[in-house]
Amino acid sequence: MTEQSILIPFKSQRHNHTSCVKTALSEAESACSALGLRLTKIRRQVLELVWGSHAPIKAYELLEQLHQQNPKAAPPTVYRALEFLQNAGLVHRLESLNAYLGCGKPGEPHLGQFLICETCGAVAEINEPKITRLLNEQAGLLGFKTQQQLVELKGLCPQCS
Amino acid sequence: MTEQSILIPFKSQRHNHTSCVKTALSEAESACSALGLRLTKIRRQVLELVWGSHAPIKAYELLEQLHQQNPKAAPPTVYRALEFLQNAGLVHRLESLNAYLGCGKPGEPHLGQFLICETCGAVAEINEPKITRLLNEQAGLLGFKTQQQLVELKGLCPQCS
DNA sequence: AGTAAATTGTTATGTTATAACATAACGTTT
DNA sequence: AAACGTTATGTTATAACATAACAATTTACT
Repeated sequence: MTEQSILIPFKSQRHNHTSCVKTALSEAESACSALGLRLTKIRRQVLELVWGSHAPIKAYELLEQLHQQNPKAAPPTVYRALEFLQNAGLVHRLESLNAYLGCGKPGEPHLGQFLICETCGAVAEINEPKITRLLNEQAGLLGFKTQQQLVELKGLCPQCS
Repeated sequence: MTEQSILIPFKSQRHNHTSCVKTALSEAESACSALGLRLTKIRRQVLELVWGSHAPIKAYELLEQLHQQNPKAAPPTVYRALEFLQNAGLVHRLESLNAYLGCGKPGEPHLGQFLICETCGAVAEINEPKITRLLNEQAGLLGFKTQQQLVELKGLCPQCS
Protein backbone atom coordinates (compact mmCIF):
# COMPACT_ATOMS: atom_id res chain seq x y z
CA MET A 1 0.00 0.00 0.00
CA THR A 2 1.48 3.32 -0.96
CA GLU A 3 1.82 5.97 1.67
CA GLN A 4 -0.60 8.33 0.00
CA SER A 5 -3.37 5.82 -0.20
CA ILE A 6 -3.71 6.13 3.55
CA LEU A 7 -5.88 9.15 4.10
CA ILE A 8 -6.37 8.77 7.82
CA PRO A 9 -4.18 6.32 9.73
CA PHE A 10 -5.08 4.80 13.06
CA LYS A 11 -4.00 7.51 15.43
CA SER A 12 -1.73 6.96 18.34
CA GLN A 13 -3.33 7.56 21.70
CA ARG A 14 -1.30 10.68 22.26
CA HIS A 15 -1.21 12.38 18.93
CA ASN A 16 -1.78 16.09 19.18
CA HIS A 17 -5.46 16.19 18.58
CA THR A 18 -5.86 19.93 19.00
CA SER A 19 -3.42 20.58 16.24
CA CYS A 20 -4.95 17.95 14.00
CA VAL A 21 -8.33 19.66 14.36
CA LYS A 22 -6.77 23.01 13.57
CA THR A 23 -5.11 21.66 10.48
CA ALA A 24 -8.33 20.12 9.29
CA LEU A 25 -10.19 23.39 9.75
CA SER A 26 -7.64 25.43 7.93
CA GLU A 27 -7.56 22.95 5.07
CA ALA A 28 -11.32 23.15 4.97
CA GLU A 29 -11.18 26.92 4.73
CA SER A 30 -8.81 26.66 1.80
CA ALA A 31 -10.81 23.99 0.07
CA CYS A 32 -14.03 25.94 0.40
CA SER A 33 -12.62 29.19 -0.81
CA ALA A 34 -10.98 27.38 -3.70
CA LEU A 35 -14.31 25.87 -4.66
CA GLY A 36 -16.35 29.00 -4.00
CA LEU A 37 -18.24 27.35 -1.15
CA ARG A 38 -19.26 29.15 1.99
CA LEU A 39 -17.99 27.61 5.19
CA THR A 40 -20.45 29.45 7.41
CA LYS A 41 -20.24 29.63 11.17
CA ILE A 42 -22.56 26.70 11.75
CA ARG A 43 -20.86 24.54 9.16
CA ARG A 44 -17.50 25.37 10.63
CA GLN A 45 -18.71 24.55 14.11
CA VAL A 46 -20.09 21.22 13.00
CA LEU A 47 -16.90 20.38 11.16
CA GLU A 48 -14.91 21.28 14.25
CA LEU A 49 -17.07 19.00 16.37
CA VAL A 50 -16.69 16.17 13.89
CA TRP A 51 -12.95 16.52 14.01
CA GLY A 52 -13.04 17.01 17.74
CA SER A 53 -14.20 13.45 18.15
CA HIS A 54 -11.64 10.72 17.78
CA ALA A 55 -14.25 8.28 16.66
CA PRO A 56 -17.08 8.69 14.18
CA ILE A 57 -19.77 10.84 15.72
CA LYS A 58 -23.52 10.67 15.35
CA ALA A 59 -25.81 13.44 14.23
CA TYR A 60 -27.63 13.77 17.52
CA GLU A 61 -24.38 13.78 19.45
CA LEU A 62 -23.28 16.64 17.26
CA LEU A 63 -26.57 18.37 17.94
CA GLU A 64 -26.14 18.05 21.66
CA GLN A 65 -22.64 19.49 21.52
CA LEU A 66 -23.68 22.19 19.10
CA HIS A 67 -26.30 23.35 21.59
CA GLN A 68 -23.56 24.66 23.83
CA GLN A 69 -22.58 27.22 21.26
CA ASN A 70 -25.86 27.49 19.48
CA PRO A 71 -28.94 26.84 21.62
CA LYS A 72 -31.23 27.27 18.64
CA ALA A 73 -29.79 24.32 16.80
CA ALA A 74 -32.30 21.66 15.79
CA PRO A 75 -31.92 18.41 13.85
CA PRO A 76 -32.14 20.14 10.45
CA THR A 77 -29.33 22.45 11.50
CA VAL A 78 -26.99 19.53 11.91
CA TYR A 79 -28.18 17.50 8.96
CA ARG A 80 -27.90 20.48 6.62
CA ALA A 81 -24.40 21.20 7.79
CA LEU A 82 -23.44 17.56 7.39
CA GLU A 83 -24.91 17.47 3.91
CA PHE A 84 -22.91 20.51 2.93
CA LEU A 85 -19.75 19.09 4.43
CA GLN A 86 -20.23 15.79 2.67
CA ASN A 87 -20.80 17.47 -0.68
CA ALA A 88 -17.75 19.59 -0.10
CA GLY A 89 -15.72 16.46 0.52
CA LEU A 90 -14.96 17.43 4.09
CA VAL A 91 -16.84 14.74 5.91
CA HIS A 92 -17.73 11.12 5.26
CA ARG A 93 -20.74 9.24 6.45
CA LEU A 94 -20.17 5.69 7.62
CA GLU A 95 -23.23 3.79 6.53
CA SER A 96 -22.74 0.91 8.86
CA LEU A 97 -22.63 3.19 11.89
CA ASN A 98 -24.93 6.07 10.96
CA ALA A 99 -22.05 8.26 11.95
CA TYR A 100 -19.76 10.88 10.50
CA LEU A 101 -16.04 11.28 10.19
CA GLY A 102 -13.74 14.05 9.07
CA CYS A 103 -12.32 13.37 5.66
CA GLY A 104 -8.61 12.76 5.40
CA LYS A 105 -8.29 14.45 2.04
CA PRO A 106 -10.53 17.47 1.90
CA GLY A 107 -11.03 19.45 -1.24
CA GLU A 108 -11.29 16.45 -3.49
CA PRO A 109 -14.66 14.84 -2.97
CA HIS A 110 -14.16 11.10 -3.11
CA LEU A 111 -15.43 7.88 -1.64
CA GLY A 112 -13.35 6.42 1.07
CA GLN A 113 -12.62 2.92 2.13
CA PHE A 114 -12.84 2.52 5.87
CA LEU A 115 -11.39 0.25 8.51
CA ILE A 116 -13.42 0.42 11.68
CA CYS A 117 -12.16 -0.96 14.96
CA GLU A 118 -14.99 -2.61 16.80
CA THR A 119 -13.22 -2.39 20.10
CA CYS A 120 -12.08 1.21 20.36
CA GLY A 121 -14.10 2.79 17.57
CA ALA A 122 -11.06 4.17 15.78
CA VAL A 123 -11.31 4.44 12.03
CA ALA A 124 -8.71 4.53 9.32
CA GLU A 125 -9.53 5.82 5.89
CA ILE A 126 -7.76 4.57 2.83
CA ASN A 127 -8.24 5.09 -0.84
CA GLU A 128 -6.49 2.25 -2.50
CA PRO A 129 -6.66 2.23 -6.28
CA LYS A 130 -6.16 -1.52 -6.36
CA ILE A 131 -9.38 -1.97 -4.47
CA THR A 132 -11.30 0.51 -6.55
CA ARG A 133 -10.03 -1.09 -9.72
CA LEU A 134 -10.79 -4.65 -8.69
CA LEU A 135 -14.31 -3.77 -7.61
CA ASN A 136 -15.02 -2.00 -10.88
CA GLU A 137 -13.52 -4.88 -12.79
CA GLN A 138 -15.54 -7.55 -11.04
CA ALA A 139 -18.71 -5.55 -11.35
CA GLY A 140 -17.94 -5.04 -15.02
CA LEU A 141 -17.88 -8.78 -15.56
CA LEU A 142 -21.55 -8.79 -14.68
CA GLY A 143 -22.25 -5.89 -16.97
CA PHE A 144 -22.60 -3.53 -14.05
CA LYS A 145 -21.47 0.09 -14.31
CA THR A 146 -20.26 1.19 -10.90
CA GLN A 147 -21.02 4.74 -9.91
CA GLN A 148 -20.33 4.59 -6.23
CA GLN A 149 -18.42 2.27 -3.95
CA LEU A 150 -19.09 1.57 -0.34
CA VAL A 151 -16.36 -0.31 1.49
CA GLU A 152 -16.40 -0.59 5.26
CA LEU A 153 -14.37 -3.21 7.06
CA LYS A 154 -14.95 -4.01 10.70
CA GLY A 155 -12.35 -5.60 12.86
CA LEU A 156 -9.51 -4.83 15.20
CA CYS A 157 -7.06 -1.98 14.87
CA PRO A 158 -3.38 -2.59 15.61
CA GLN A 159 -3.65 -1.31 19.16
CA CYS A 160 -6.63 -3.47 20.01
CA SER A 161 -5.49 -6.69 18.42
CA MET B 1 -15.17 -14.19 -12.10
CA THR B 2 -16.05 -17.82 -11.62
CA GLU B 3 -19.62 -18.89 -12.02
CA GLN B 4 -20.05 -19.85 -8.41
CA SER B 5 -18.95 -16.52 -7.09
CA ILE B 6 -22.22 -15.12 -8.38
CA LEU B 7 -24.74 -15.88 -5.68
CA ILE B 8 -27.61 -13.87 -7.09
CA PRO B 9 -27.39 -12.64 -10.67
CA PHE B 10 -29.37 -9.73 -12.05
CA LYS B 11 -32.65 -11.38 -12.86
CA SER B 12 -34.33 -11.19 -16.18
CA GLN B 13 -37.67 -9.43 -16.15
CA ARG B 14 -39.54 -12.62 -16.78
CA HIS B 15 -37.77 -15.19 -14.70
CA ASN B 16 -40.16 -17.46 -12.84
CA HIS B 17 -40.36 -15.64 -9.58
CA THR B 18 -42.88 -17.94 -7.96
CA SER B 19 -40.60 -20.88 -8.42
CA CYS B 20 -37.57 -18.97 -7.25
CA VAL B 21 -39.39 -18.11 -4.02
CA LYS B 22 -40.37 -21.72 -3.58
CA THR B 23 -36.83 -22.91 -4.07
CA ALA B 24 -35.55 -20.40 -1.57
CA LEU B 25 -38.07 -21.50 1.02
CA SER B 26 -37.33 -25.14 0.61
CA GLU B 27 -33.59 -24.49 0.82
CA ALA B 28 -34.25 -22.50 3.96
CA GLU B 29 -36.15 -25.41 5.47
CA SER B 30 -33.24 -27.72 4.77
CA ALA B 31 -30.67 -25.28 6.06
CA CYS B 32 -32.56 -24.70 9.29
CA SER B 33 -33.17 -28.32 10.01
CA ALA B 34 -29.53 -29.06 9.25
CA LEU B 35 -28.47 -26.40 11.73
CA GLY B 36 -31.08 -27.21 14.33
CA LEU B 37 -32.80 -23.86 13.91
CA ARG B 38 -36.51 -23.38 14.05
CA LEU B 39 -38.02 -21.79 11.00
CA THR B 40 -41.27 -20.85 12.70
CA LYS B 41 -44.39 -19.67 10.95
CA ILE B 42 -43.60 -15.99 11.34
CA ARG B 43 -40.00 -16.41 10.28
CA ARG B 44 -41.11 -18.37 7.27
CA GLN B 45 -43.67 -15.74 6.38
CA VAL B 46 -41.13 -12.96 6.62
CA LEU B 47 -38.64 -14.91 4.56
CA GLU B 48 -41.33 -15.52 1.96
CA LEU B 49 -42.11 -11.82 1.81
CA VAL B 50 -38.45 -10.93 1.47
CA TRP B 51 -38.12 -13.31 -1.44
CA GLY B 52 -41.44 -12.18 -2.84
CA SER B 53 -39.97 -8.79 -3.53
CA HIS B 54 -37.69 -8.46 -6.50
CA ALA B 55 -35.84 -5.61 -4.92
CA PRO B 56 -34.56 -5.22 -1.37
CA ILE B 57 -37.45 -4.64 0.95
CA LYS B 58 -37.68 -2.49 4.06
CA ALA B 59 -38.72 -3.61 7.50
CA TYR B 60 -41.88 -1.53 7.63
CA GLU B 61 -42.91 -2.66 4.18
CA LEU B 62 -42.56 -6.20 5.43
CA LEU B 63 -44.60 -5.29 8.44
CA GLU B 64 -47.38 -3.90 6.33
CA GLN B 65 -47.48 -7.01 4.19
CA LEU B 66 -47.22 -9.28 7.17
CA HIS B 67 -50.31 -7.64 8.64
CA GLN B 68 -52.41 -9.32 5.97
CA GLN B 69 -51.58 -12.73 7.35
CA ASN B 70 -50.85 -11.69 10.87
CA PRO B 71 -52.76 -8.64 12.12
CA LYS B 72 -50.95 -8.73 15.45
CA ALA B 73 -47.55 -8.16 13.92
CA ALA B 74 -45.65 -5.18 15.33
CA PRO B 75 -42.18 -3.81 14.57
CA PRO B 76 -40.42 -6.22 16.92
CA THR B 77 -42.12 -9.11 15.17
CA VAL B 78 -40.44 -8.20 11.93
CA TYR B 79 -37.10 -7.18 13.38
CA ARG B 80 -36.84 -10.36 15.39
CA ALA B 81 -37.62 -12.47 12.38
CA LEU B 82 -35.09 -10.54 10.31
CA GLU B 83 -32.47 -10.96 12.98
CA PHE B 84 -33.04 -14.69 13.07
CA LEU B 85 -32.94 -14.92 9.29
CA GLN B 86 -29.73 -12.93 9.12
CA ASN B 87 -28.06 -15.08 11.75
CA ALA B 88 -29.22 -18.16 9.92
CA GLY B 89 -27.62 -16.84 6.75
CA LEU B 90 -30.93 -16.62 4.94
CA VAL B 91 -31.22 -12.90 4.55
CA HIS B 92 -28.81 -10.02 4.08
CA ARG B 93 -29.22 -6.48 5.20
CA LEU B 94 -28.06 -3.79 2.80
CA GLU B 95 -26.63 -1.07 4.97
CA SER B 96 -26.80 1.61 2.38
CA LEU B 97 -30.52 1.05 1.84
CA ASN B 98 -31.75 -0.05 5.26
CA ALA B 99 -33.33 -2.91 3.41
CA TYR B 100 -33.27 -6.67 3.29
CA LEU B 101 -32.61 -9.22 0.62
CA GLY B 102 -32.87 -12.97 0.39
CA CYS B 103 -29.49 -14.60 0.49
CA GLY B 104 -28.32 -16.39 -2.62
CA LYS B 105 -26.51 -19.09 -0.71
CA PRO B 106 -28.45 -20.04 2.36
CA GLY B 107 -27.11 -22.37 4.96
CA GLU B 108 -23.63 -20.96 4.94
CA PRO B 109 -23.71 -17.68 6.77
CA HIS B 110 -21.41 -15.30 4.94
CA LEU B 111 -20.99 -11.69 4.00
CA GLY B 112 -22.04 -10.77 0.54
CA GLN B 113 -20.78 -8.25 -1.90
CA PHE B 114 -23.61 -6.40 -3.52
CA LEU B 115 -24.18 -4.57 -6.77
CA ILE B 116 -27.19 -2.31 -6.50
CA CYS B 117 -28.84 -0.78 -9.54
CA GLU B 118 -29.88 2.76 -8.76
CA THR B 119 -32.37 2.83 -11.58
CA CYS B 120 -34.41 -0.32 -11.16
CA GLY B 121 -33.41 -1.37 -7.68
CA ALA B 122 -32.23 -4.80 -8.74
CA VAL B 123 -29.41 -6.29 -6.75
CA ALA B 124 -26.82 -8.89 -7.58
CA GLU B 125 -24.93 -10.67 -4.87
CA ILE B 126 -21.46 -11.97 -5.42
CA ASN B 127 -18.85 -13.49 -3.21
CA GLU B 128 -15.62 -13.06 -4.99
CA PRO B 129 -12.57 -14.41 -3.18
CA LYS B 130 -10.30 -12.01 -5.01
CA ILE B 131 -12.13 -9.12 -3.43
CA THR B 132 -12.20 -10.65 0.00
CA ARG B 133 -8.52 -11.45 -0.22
CA LEU B 134 -7.46 -8.03 -1.46
CA LEU B 135 -9.43 -6.25 1.23
CA ASN B 136 -7.96 -8.41 3.95
CA GLU B 137 -4.51 -7.93 2.51
CA GLN B 138 -4.74 -4.16 2.31
CA ALA B 139 -6.20 -3.93 5.78
CA GLY B 140 -3.42 -6.18 7.00
CA LEU B 141 -0.83 -3.70 5.76
CA LEU B 142 -2.20 -1.29 8.32
CA GLY B 143 -2.14 -3.91 11.03
CA PHE B 144 -5.89 -4.27 10.90
CA LYS B 145 -7.56 -7.63 11.50
CA THR B 146 -10.71 -7.76 9.42
CA GLN B 147 -13.66 -9.53 10.94
CA GLN B 148 -16.41 -8.34 8.69
CA GLN B 149 -16.54 -6.86 5.22
CA LEU B 150 -19.17 -4.54 3.88
CA VAL B 151 -19.07 -4.03 0.13
CA GLU B 152 -21.96 -2.36 -1.65
CA LEU B 153 -21.57 -0.92 -5.12
CA LYS B 154 -24.16 1.39 -6.60
CA GLY B 155 -24.54 1.89 -10.29
CA LEU B 156 -26.38 0.61 -13.32
CA CYS B 157 -27.31 -2.99 -13.98
CA PRO B 158 -26.91 -4.38 -17.50
CA GLN B 159 -30.54 -3.79 -18.38
CA CYS B 160 -30.53 -0.19 -17.24
CA SER B 161 -27.21 0.88 -18.70
C1' DA C 1 -30.85 50.78 -0.26
C1' DG C 2 -33.25 47.16 -3.10
C1' DT C 3 -33.50 42.62 -4.60
C1' DA C 4 -32.72 37.73 -5.30
C1' DA C 5 -30.56 33.86 -3.52
C1' DA C 6 -28.76 31.29 0.10
C1' DT C 7 -28.85 30.10 4.77
C1' DT C 8 -30.88 29.34 9.10
C1' DG C 9 -34.93 28.98 12.40
C1' DT C 10 -38.98 26.57 13.61
C1' DT C 11 -42.47 23.20 13.91
C1' DA C 12 -43.96 19.06 12.84
C1' DT C 13 -43.59 14.62 11.30
C1' DG C 14 -41.70 10.58 8.90
C1' DT C 15 -38.74 6.55 9.23
C1' DT C 16 -36.00 3.01 11.36
C1' DA C 17 -35.12 0.29 15.40
C1' DT C 18 -35.16 -1.41 20.20
C1' DA C 19 -36.26 -1.74 25.36
C1' DA C 20 -39.01 -3.84 28.62
C1' DC C 21 -42.13 -6.74 30.29
C1' DA C 22 -46.17 -10.04 29.66
C1' DT C 23 -47.89 -14.12 27.62
C1' DA C 24 -47.94 -18.21 24.83
C1' DA C 25 -45.96 -22.30 22.81
C1' DC C 26 -42.78 -25.97 23.03
C1' DG C 27 -39.93 -29.76 25.02
C1' DT C 28 -38.25 -32.40 28.64
C1' DT C 29 -38.41 -34.66 32.94
C1' DT C 30 -40.92 -36.87 36.21
C1' DA D 1 -50.49 -35.51 32.33
C1' DA D 2 -48.07 -31.94 35.67
C1' DA D 3 -44.41 -29.11 36.51
C1' DC D 4 -40.71 -26.79 34.87
C1' DG D 5 -37.31 -24.39 31.95
C1' DT D 6 -36.61 -22.48 27.44
C1' DT D 7 -37.75 -20.22 23.29
C1' DA D 8 -40.81 -17.42 20.70
C1' DT D 9 -44.30 -14.00 20.27
C1' DG D 10 -47.46 -10.19 21.85
C1' DT D 11 -47.78 -5.61 23.53
C1' DT D 12 -46.74 -1.00 24.77
C1' DA D 13 -43.84 2.53 24.66
C1' DT D 14 -40.09 5.02 23.20
C1' DA D 15 -35.38 5.69 21.37
C1' DA D 16 -32.70 6.92 17.46
C1' DC D 17 -32.20 8.70 12.91
C1' DA D 18 -33.81 11.85 9.29
C1' DT D 19 -36.59 15.13 6.43
C1' DA D 20 -40.69 18.16 4.85
C1' DA D 21 -42.47 22.58 4.78
C1' DC D 22 -42.63 27.16 5.50
C1' DA D 23 -40.99 31.55 7.87
C1' DA D 24 -37.34 34.64 9.04
C1' DT D 25 -32.86 36.25 8.41
C1' DT D 26 -28.51 36.98 6.26
C1' DT D 27 -25.63 37.52 2.32
C1' DA D 28 -24.10 38.91 -2.19
C1' DC D 29 -24.75 41.80 -5.79
C1' DT D 30 -26.42 45.70 -8.43
